Amino acid sequence: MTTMVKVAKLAGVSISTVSHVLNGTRHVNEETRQRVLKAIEDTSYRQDALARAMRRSKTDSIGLIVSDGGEPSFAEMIRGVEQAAARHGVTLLLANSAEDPQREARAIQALLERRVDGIILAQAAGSAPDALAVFAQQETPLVLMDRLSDLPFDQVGIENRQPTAELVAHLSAQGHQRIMLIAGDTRVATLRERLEAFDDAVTRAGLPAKGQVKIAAAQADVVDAQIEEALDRPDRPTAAIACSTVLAAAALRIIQRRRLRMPEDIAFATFDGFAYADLFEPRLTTVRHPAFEVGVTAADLLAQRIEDKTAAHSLVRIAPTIEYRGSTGSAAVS
Amino acid sequence: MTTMVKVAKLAGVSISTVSHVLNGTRHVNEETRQRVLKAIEDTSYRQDALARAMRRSKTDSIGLIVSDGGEPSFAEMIRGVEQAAARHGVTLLLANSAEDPQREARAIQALLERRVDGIILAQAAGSAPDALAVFAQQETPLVLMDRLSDLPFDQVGIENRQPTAELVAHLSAQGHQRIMLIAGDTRVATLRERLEAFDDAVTRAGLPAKGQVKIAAAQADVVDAQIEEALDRPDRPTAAIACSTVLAAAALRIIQRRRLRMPEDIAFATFDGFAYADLFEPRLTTVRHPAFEVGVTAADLLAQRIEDKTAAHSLVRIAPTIEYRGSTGSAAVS
DNA sequence: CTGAAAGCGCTTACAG
DNA sequence: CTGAAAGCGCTTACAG
Repeated sequence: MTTMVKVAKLAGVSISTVSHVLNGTRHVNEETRQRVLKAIEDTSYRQDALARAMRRSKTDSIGLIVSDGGEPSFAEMIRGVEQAAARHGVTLLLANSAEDPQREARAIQALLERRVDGIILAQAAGSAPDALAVFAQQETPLVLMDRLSDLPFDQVGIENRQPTAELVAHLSAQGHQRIMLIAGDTRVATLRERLEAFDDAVTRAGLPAKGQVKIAAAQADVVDAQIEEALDRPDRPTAAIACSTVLAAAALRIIQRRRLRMPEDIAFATFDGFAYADLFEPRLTTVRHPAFEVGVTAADLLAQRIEDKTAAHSLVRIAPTIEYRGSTGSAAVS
Repeated sequence: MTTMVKVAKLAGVSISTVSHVLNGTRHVNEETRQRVLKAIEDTSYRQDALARAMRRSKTDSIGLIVSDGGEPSFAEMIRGVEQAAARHGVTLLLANSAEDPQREARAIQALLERRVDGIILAQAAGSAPDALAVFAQQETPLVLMDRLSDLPFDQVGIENRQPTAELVAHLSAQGHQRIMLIAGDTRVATLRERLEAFDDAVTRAGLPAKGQVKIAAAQADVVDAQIEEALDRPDRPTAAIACSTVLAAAALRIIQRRRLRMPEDIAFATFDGFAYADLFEPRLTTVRHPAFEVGVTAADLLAQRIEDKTAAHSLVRIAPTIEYRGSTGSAAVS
């Protein structure tokens, strides 16, 4: 491994000069500069980011921990963070908790040991409330992304009340009286908010409280059983809203198995949606997660926070848009 | 930030002792050890991985660069690498090239500057042949994953000849005489191999060379146009094989638009397949990418190589399995 | 069983 | 316009 010493020797200068040429931190005689540049080239010298970071107490890197990098909306948030990170000139270290609080804790630990300048975190569903305690007594900034919390950190997530209300109003306007909301694991704030917004939305749409079905459970098989039970009732719901892609998949499997037609037998809408969604028949009415923008905002908030650690915390909510498709019997192309 | 000096002072020992307690590198009097441990606890000391790495010339971290982390098979490979990396006790730094050679080059640069102990790379499609030159004149080990090359590096990928042959034989046995192979961007070795295997497979299945359609093009719109042209011929193919998920999506869009029924009007099979594939109607015959295993193997090869830089290079090919479904008119449940 | 000290590869005042 | 030297936070022979 070539170091600055070798480069300096070859160019006949001190390592100070090499450093200053490398970083453009002070004027260097043009001829000398060229000599240094040539020596760097000839030795294929590559700066040691570790040594540099140690000296500067700044790594120019940030960490991103997501709960499932494979899900389309998280993949998209990652892209947003990547883009903004590149713009801010910092390297992104990516980690995956796979919804496992232990892996999340290990990832946080590893990133802090690597002295990243800040961390963006989409918490795992079952993450303990004090998992973030480490950030309270410590100066590394944290931005919460998508999975919000009550704790005093910068946060960016999605607006949940308005789209839930809009969806319910839309279904009600089509004549649906009984709607099933599939919220899944309501330890996740996003899902909990959608569940809470549902009650309000039902009232405001003038629908009876009775007959509405709310499904909230952490385990997939319990969710499945409750969906099946609801669809077997004589007064079964005629419309369903899935609060995530995974929940939508679960519901669609059951709907297919029972050979229910969409939207004739059951109208269907989902939050987030599928990759290659245009291949579905009928196409699904979807609350589009503004994932890229959420990612960009998370990285921007973090950059700001790294600049100024004393400013008040921000909470940013980004409004999703609803794409009405054939699965709710809308006029749009199916 | 607490350092070892503070811990040492508090425990009334030297920093040598703190270091040895931390790493278990030499015996320390039990009572002293407890005092050090308590001091670490009280100061919430956290080891500085940067300083440690610099001193040891080893970061206990590896880099992984994929060309598209959002695609299901890459997401799965990432999981495999993560699991094996954890087993080897190294931290994984993940990066995404998004099929962009420039971003790939920057990612390689950033990882090398961070002095990772090794890199696993799934090259971008358009990556220049000399993109890997940097690894030749340099000791950081490289393992090529999924996207193979002719260069002398450790590599792990998927077996392509056998599944292609098997698929063609299967379709031929069902009476199909004209098959369309959609290979897409054959700068990608995997796709090129499938294309090459197709000719052999056709011959061996006793099908006429004439009437077979091979589509190879880097741009999506060119691929689309060629698929459409082929399906418009009077002697159009009655079966199609898509060589990747993206290509399958393109073909399925066209098939849906023309209201061709699967498998009656056209039999269809794909490599890799979709997330939530069980929601497709009919379900698609799929060559299942052994992605998790490929990821695990890549990380294992890298760990070996880090141990021993002089051993001969390995080339591992993992055989996929084919899941026959309704889209090729098989007996299996549709 | 433990400590003092060199050194990993940089950046950055300080001095000229 | 340039160089000598301190120091970032560790690990690890060396010495006792």
